[in-house]
Order: sequence, then C-alpha cells, then structure tokens
Amino acid sequence: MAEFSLDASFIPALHKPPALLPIAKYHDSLLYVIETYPVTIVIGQTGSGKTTQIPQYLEKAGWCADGKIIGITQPRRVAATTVALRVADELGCEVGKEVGYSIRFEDVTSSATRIKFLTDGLLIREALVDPLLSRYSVIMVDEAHERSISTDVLLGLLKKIRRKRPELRIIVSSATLQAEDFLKFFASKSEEQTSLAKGEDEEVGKIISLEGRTYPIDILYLESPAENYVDSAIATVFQIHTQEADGDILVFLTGREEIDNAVQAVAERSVQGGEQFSNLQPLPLYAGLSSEEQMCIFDKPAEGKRKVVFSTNIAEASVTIDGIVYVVDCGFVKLRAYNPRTGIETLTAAPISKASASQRAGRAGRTKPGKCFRLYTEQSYKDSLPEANPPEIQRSNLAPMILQLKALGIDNVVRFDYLSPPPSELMSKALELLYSLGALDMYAKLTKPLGFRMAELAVEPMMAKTLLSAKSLNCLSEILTIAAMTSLGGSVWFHHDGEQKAMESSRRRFAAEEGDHLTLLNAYTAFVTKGRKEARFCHENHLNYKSMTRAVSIRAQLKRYLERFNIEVDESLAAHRSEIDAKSKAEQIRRCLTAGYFAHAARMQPDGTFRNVEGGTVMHAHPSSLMFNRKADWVIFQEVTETGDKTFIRDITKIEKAWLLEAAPEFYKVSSGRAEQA
DNA sequence: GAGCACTGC
Repeated sequence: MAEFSLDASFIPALHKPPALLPIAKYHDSLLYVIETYPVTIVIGQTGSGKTTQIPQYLEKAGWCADGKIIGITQPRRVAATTVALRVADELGCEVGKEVGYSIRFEDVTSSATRIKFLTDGLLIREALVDPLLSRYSVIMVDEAHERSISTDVLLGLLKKIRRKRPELRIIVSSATLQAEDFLKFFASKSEEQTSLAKGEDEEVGKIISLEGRTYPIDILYLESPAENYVDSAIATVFQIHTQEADGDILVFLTGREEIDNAVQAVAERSVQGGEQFSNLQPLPLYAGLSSEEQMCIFDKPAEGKRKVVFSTNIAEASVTIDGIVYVVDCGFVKLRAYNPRTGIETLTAAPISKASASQRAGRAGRTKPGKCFRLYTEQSYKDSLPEANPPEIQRSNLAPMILQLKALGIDNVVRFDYLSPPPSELMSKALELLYSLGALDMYAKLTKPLGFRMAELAVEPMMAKTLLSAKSLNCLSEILTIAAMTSLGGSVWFHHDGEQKAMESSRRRFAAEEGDHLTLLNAYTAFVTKGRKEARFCHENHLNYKSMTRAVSIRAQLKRYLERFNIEVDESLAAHRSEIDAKSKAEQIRRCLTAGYFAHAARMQPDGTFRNVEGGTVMHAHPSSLMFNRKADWVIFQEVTETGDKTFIRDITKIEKAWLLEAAPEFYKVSSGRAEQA
C-alpha cells in the first residue's frame, strides 16, 4: 500500500463529467460493433475516455451477466491502479468491489469484481492456470501501439484463444494509425488454421476512430538542421520565453547527462542573463530520480515564473504533466538493442518514429491550444523518421519470452503467430541458452521439473537456474536475497548531489571481497536485521528505501514459489558464524552463481580488462562495481552493456575456472580450447 | 574513474 500512495500522486488532476467526453457520441456504435464482431480496434488519443468509459458501457450492456469479467490490460502498473480508481469513483463504488485492479504484489479484487484492470504481463500469467482465460467475457488490450513484448505475446494468445472461444470479445486500443495492422493480424489465418480447413472468410472486426479531446497544436520545424540539439533546445526555450504567451514548457531530450547539463545551463543564464531570463524555473525528469525529486515537476511554478521541464521519454507515455503549452522535441530517443551474436546489449540514441513525434506534440494541447517546436526540418521528418520504431520483440533477449510460451503449452515457438515475427538469430540464441541451462531438452521441450519451474519464477532464466541450484549447494536463503536485490536493476544505492563520496564509503562498508553479489547480500542482511527495515537506516547508509522494501516483497514472492515446488527454505540466520564458516558459505554462493551464469564468464587480462571465453570483446568492469580497479582471475557477471565506445560488465563475482567446467561441461567442451588461451 | 531510455512477472 505504501508503494501505491507514491504512484497515485501521478494522477492528473482532471476530472470531467463522463458525458462531456467525446466518446459519449460513440456509445451506441461501440456497443454495436463489439456485439457484432469478435474484434474491435479502437483508435483514440489520450484523454478520449476509451480506457475509463468503454468498460462501463460494456458492464451496463450486460457483458458481465453470468459472472463473467471485463478485463482491461495496461503496459504499466501505475496506469492499472490509477484508472481503476477513476472508474470506481465514477461508478461510486469502492475499489476492489465491482471495479478492481491486479498488479504484481497487489491484488485489489474480490468475488464482486466485474471490471478488472491489470498489467498485460499478469494476464499472461493467468493464462498459465486458465489457458482460455475463461473468466473473461471481454478483454481490452490498452496502449497496444507501445508494442511491448508482453502486449505482443498477449495479442498472439488472444488470437489463438478466439478459435476455441468464439464468444470472447477482444478490443485492441491504440493511439496511432497502426490500427490496420492489428485488424489484419486478427483477420489473417494462422498457419495451423490454414492447414486444418479452409473455412469461409468471416469479417473478423471493425476499426472505430474516436475523436481526441486535445486542443489544436501548431507544429513548427527548423529551417535548417540543428548542429547540436541540446544547444538548440536551450535557445528555443529562451525564444519561447521571450516571444510567446504564458504556459509551461516540456523539452524532450534523450538522457540524464543531457538533461542535467541543460537544466544547469538554463539556471545559470537565468541568474546572469538579465530581467527577461530571470523567471525561468528549469526542472529535470528521468526515471533515475527519487520519487520526491520527480514530484517537483507537478508543483505549480512560483508566482510569475515559467516552468521548463527537461525530460527523457518518460514524459511521452508514463508521466503526464498538466499545464504544458509548449513542447520542444529533439527528435531522438535512447533505444535498447540486443546483439544475438555477442549477447551484448547496446543503448544508443536513435531518431524517434512519426508516431512518437505526434505523441510528444500531443503533450502540448492538454489544457489549451499549444505549440510544438521540432528541432529538425520538415524534410527530415518526412524522409528520415520511421513510421514506428521496431517493436521490442525484434530487439531483445527472447529467452524469458520463449520460456513463458513453452510453459503455456506453445511448443513450436518459431511458428507462433506473432504480430511481428522476431529475427531468427534472436530465436536461436535464446533457444541455445535455454538448452544449455537445462530448461529445454534436445527436442526443445520444456524439461520437468527444471524448465517448468524456471518459467514460473519471476526472474531472468540465468537467475532462475541459480535459484533452483541453490538448495543442493546449501545457500538458498542467501541466493533468494541476491535474486531479489539484483532484480532491482541498479537502484540500490542512492545519493543526492555532491554526496557521491559519502555514498561510495557507505557502499564500502558492505563490501565483500568476493564481489558485487555478496556485497548486495550484506546490504540486505544489514537492512532487515540491524536496520529493522526502517527508512532511517537507508538514509544513513545511502540505500534507496523504496528499492529495499521492494526487494523484501520480491524475496517473499520468490520464496513462496519455491515452497510451492516443495523446496524448503532454511532461514536460520548466520549471525554467529565463524569466519571459516562464512568463507565456505561464500564459496557455495559463488559456485551456485556459476551454475546459472556460466555463459557470462570472463577472465581478467594483465591490463585489467576482461575477455569472455570466445575472447572477442574487450570488456571493462563498470566503475560502479567493486571489481573496478581490483585484481581478479575468472569472474561471472550479470549484465553486459555497450555505451558509447566501451563495453561494461556489472554485478561481478569472482569464481574458479574449474567450476565452469563442472557447471556446464557441454557448453565448455566446445570452447575450452579457447578458454585455455584466454 | 564512468554513467541507466522505459516497462513487467
């Protein structure tokens, strides 16, 4: 619940009586199409009321008769909870009764629930227990244009389910013009179907386009391309400030560094630049900020001041700021990609899509007519911006997805009906990894019990294997903690401006000679014992309180899964252990990590850099790792990312070479020759 | 001595 109250602060302060929403005009036609066709595609901008109103229309029209539920999926937790609150409020009921929501760690539904909001990832998990999703009469997939892996998988599943449940109604909602693609997807016969029978062509669905509720927005382009979009963005901000009417400004940049620089530059110039620049109030917004810092952007600017928010893509869909009249769009976004050949993830700035550009512009017209300044030419908008960025499924490590599909009984994952099929290199790389982890057998079938259990655990496959190896290495309690801590994704340590040194020394207090995983274990153990799970302990030790409490929840959930597998967790705390015991415990933990992460092994070279077993890529210990500037021989690591011209590994632990051969003899048989040389 | 866009179970 504590988590929830923070998230809830993101609710935009708008509350219009539902009848005034433009969607009211479509009430009858929406119900008619949904009644008549199995699939309805709804195009509507944010604020059209589709998410809040359509479920209510359906409920009143009797789609919840005979105890069935209307399910609405969202790509994000915050959206699922806030929308549920809004709808419950409009219907005058308590959330959790007729209207409820369900997200990881929070199931606010009851037997009375008829309209249920949930994340798409969670609905896929429900399909593990109820493959036909038979509790639902209607499923609405909201924000489908974002094309997350789970949205794509869910759409594929729904298409399959529809064949066995023709009465199920599917609504796909999208903010962009990709509607045709969604409809074509549901209309096309899958390979299985065509080989079965040539049924007559039914008309599968219709597209309904809702009018938006945003105000008109003027789009302006640069006459000639900008040399440096950060400089150009700052100049545009001052131009707006001196020449345009009142209203706050939202500037889209790509990352933390650019944003901090821009905020500083505007702040300095506001001080030195004389009266006309003195009343600008620059603010940063990116995911790495603490929740308190993020809250600042919702405050009203001081009297006579104009607010300028410099933001990453987080303001494109996840966070809505009211009162924005001007948008400045640099035209770029940082995109993650995955190279299946090297297994290395990259994070690089790429041009945004036309869909993104229009979404960004739309942020200007929420309260009155606005303007959008694009820091590129109209020609390059037309010629060089793609219609949409490649969907996530075509640029990610697919091992987790494959594991999930297999657990759902979809054995032929290559021929699964994807909205956009993933490249075959990505598929084979993921299949190879799962095979080497023992999750798949030589016929690519999920193994029992290992593969099935790995699919059920809510962690990456390599960590799932580590967890399931821990019992026999007598370190399950510790690995549970490590799994929970590493799944926080680097947000464990925390510092305000200028406290970097203090944070580093805090971290050193928890440091374990063996590496980062044991250091995380020490920090967690101290938090729950000495720190009694209190916020104060976190502040004193530069730990992120929100992350630490999340680690407690994740650990508890993982423990419940293991207990369901009849794997008992011995939690007797190791407080009185002798130094010799501690050393041998640490060795068990390192052996166990090797059982899951053997494919992420590397050896330190005399120059202090690392090479993986193939020896190809030069890798550096990330400066945030304890192994930075320390000596090691063989190590395993959790993550490898390429940024700029350097490749970094993070979450590193020392291991012995011999353990690699024990953990994965087959994997190392092929490459051991080269391992000798490394 | 560098830097992490954003989500989810």
